[in-house]
Amino acid sequence: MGRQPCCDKVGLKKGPWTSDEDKKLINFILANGQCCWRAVPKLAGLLRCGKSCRLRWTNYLRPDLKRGLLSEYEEKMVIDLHAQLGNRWSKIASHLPGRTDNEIKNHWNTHIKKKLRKMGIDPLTHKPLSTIETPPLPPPQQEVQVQENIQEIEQQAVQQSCSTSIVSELDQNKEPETSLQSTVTQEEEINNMAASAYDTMEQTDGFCIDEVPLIEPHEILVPCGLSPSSTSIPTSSSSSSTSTSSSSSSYDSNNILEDLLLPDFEWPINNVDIGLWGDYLNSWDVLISDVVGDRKQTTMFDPPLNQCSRMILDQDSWINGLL
DNA sequence: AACCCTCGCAACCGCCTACCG
DNA sequence: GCGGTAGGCGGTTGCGAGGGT
Repeated sequence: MGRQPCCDKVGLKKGPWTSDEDKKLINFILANGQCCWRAVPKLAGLLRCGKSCRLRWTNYLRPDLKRGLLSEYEEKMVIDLHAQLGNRWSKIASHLPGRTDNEIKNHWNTHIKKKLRKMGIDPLTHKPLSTIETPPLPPPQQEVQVQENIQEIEQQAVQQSCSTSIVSELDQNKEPETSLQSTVTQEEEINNMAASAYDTMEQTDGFCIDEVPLIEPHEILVPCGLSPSSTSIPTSSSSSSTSTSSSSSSYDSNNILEDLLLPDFEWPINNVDIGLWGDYLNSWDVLISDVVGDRKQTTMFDPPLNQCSRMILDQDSWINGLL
């Protein structure tokens, strides 16, 4: 019988996304939340398959993404987590706020693998490379070399002020023989360790103090309708039932697209001290203005300020990438 | 300046799993 | 319990940028 393709591929666009497509997708997600990816392209007016939309959103457009190279500490985290979890990139990514599984996977394949090999460590097993694969070194010397390399990485990680707990705990927890073993309990331990590590980070001046927190879709503060009560994105479970004004289910497709233009908002610039948000807000203004085109409208996000601070937009990826 | 090669990253593909009727 | 569907995940590919010759 075979599996049906995820979508009707006839007439669907493939390849790199254009900024116009990005805008459409962003507007749709911000207005409606993440729900039913299969329906997203149709409702958002995109000639893409739902899968492609989901990937584009999660890997590139999500506002909580960090861009740029992984820091040394993040690299060390990836190496340690990979030793524990293997190629389970999404699990690894879940411990690195603002990083996607795709990004980590790419970084692993292009950077870390090479780095480890160079240091005489097998990236697959995290053990010293066998003598067959490595240039001939006298056995004791080789061992010393690998140990030094490992110590070097760990030292680098330790230098990151907030990294010590997770690194040492992960190392202690490492299975001596097979690093790819991962039971549920082990994963739970890793989760706990990572959680405690990030707790620590928030309290220190270390690497993560100004990092972007992972936010859930419902935490993204979005003007999704005219009603003052609907200031946050509905979750996938609630998006079709709760809102009376912005629920996609209550519109035909033509109206939906009109309503995606995020009507009648005003930035709360005069009301609150937005601090560094000024730049972001200006960028948003550009973004939204561009979308509404000749309809001169402004857009209002009306969250409490403390909520505002949770939604940190990486301007480089989120704005510059689009415009 | 032109060509070639390498590298990095975004995107695609296909499989797996969870969920629902 | 079974089949179908959607979402998620990991592996792979293709293309553009940058560097070298």
